[in-house]
Amino acid sequence: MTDPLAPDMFEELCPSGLTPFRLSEHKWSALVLRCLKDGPRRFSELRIPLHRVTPRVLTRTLRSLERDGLISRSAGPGPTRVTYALTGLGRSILVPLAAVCDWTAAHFEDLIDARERYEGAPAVQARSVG
Amino acid sequence: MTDPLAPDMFEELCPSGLTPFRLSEHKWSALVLRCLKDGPRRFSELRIPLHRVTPRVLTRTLRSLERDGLISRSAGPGPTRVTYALTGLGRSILVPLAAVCDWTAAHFEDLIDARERYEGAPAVQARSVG
DNA sequence: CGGCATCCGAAGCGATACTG
DNA sequence: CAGTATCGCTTCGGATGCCG
Repeated sequence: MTDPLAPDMFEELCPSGLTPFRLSEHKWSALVLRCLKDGPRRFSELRIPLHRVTPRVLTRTLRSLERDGLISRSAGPGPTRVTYALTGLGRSILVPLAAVCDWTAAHFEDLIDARERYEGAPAVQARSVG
Repeated sequence: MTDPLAPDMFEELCPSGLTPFRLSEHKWSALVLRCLKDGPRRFSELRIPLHRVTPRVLTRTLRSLERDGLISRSAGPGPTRVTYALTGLGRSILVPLAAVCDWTAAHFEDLIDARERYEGAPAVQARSVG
């Protein structure tokens, strides 16, 4: 029907052994990045839009983003002066991220409809048309 | 420093209670979608670029994509005639997906460098600059 | 305020083995 | 060929509690 799959199909998405593409391992990473688009934010401030996510989860998400160079952590004097901000790299990912978000918004109804249709569909074993 | 975070920041990425944005729950979803861009593929054919992923994992990935209306499953007569193909919805997501893939390719070195720098950096407790 | 320690349950990945 | 069944392992997410 079509040409065989190219052997480099894997490298295309997972260059040099990077984890296969998922945008992120962490549930909240994309949202955190978007929350930082207007400037630095504090730890407790970031918890709000994340539905009061527990500190443990937010900490691990932030460490992961920091490890990949997408955000930076700044701790000033005093206990209330820790802020997180986008790096240049982190800012650059907002563009493709927005493309995916726009897609989700545009096709949201389609996704919901597909799920509802799938729930009411016959099971896998009975789906053969042969 | 900046305006308070908008309360609808969550809805922006996770409309109506959808799982917080991760592009997919499944590790291989994005790669499967791209493997189907040139036409329908068979089950065993899809396993190749996924590093010989086990059938169980591939099955769940395909069911998930089918549930969301991104791919369709066709079973013809005979045991070797099951194919998977992109739906119109699935084809439409290739565009924003490509944007993210291009970003990864363009900033791959930055990501690797950041991780290496992070590994050699002092631990969290010692990173205060105050 | 900005975390960390501990515990728990759920989910995903992967290997092995088996089936129509 | 295209899956399913079972298992073990790891990771994530969330709750609770404590600390400087």
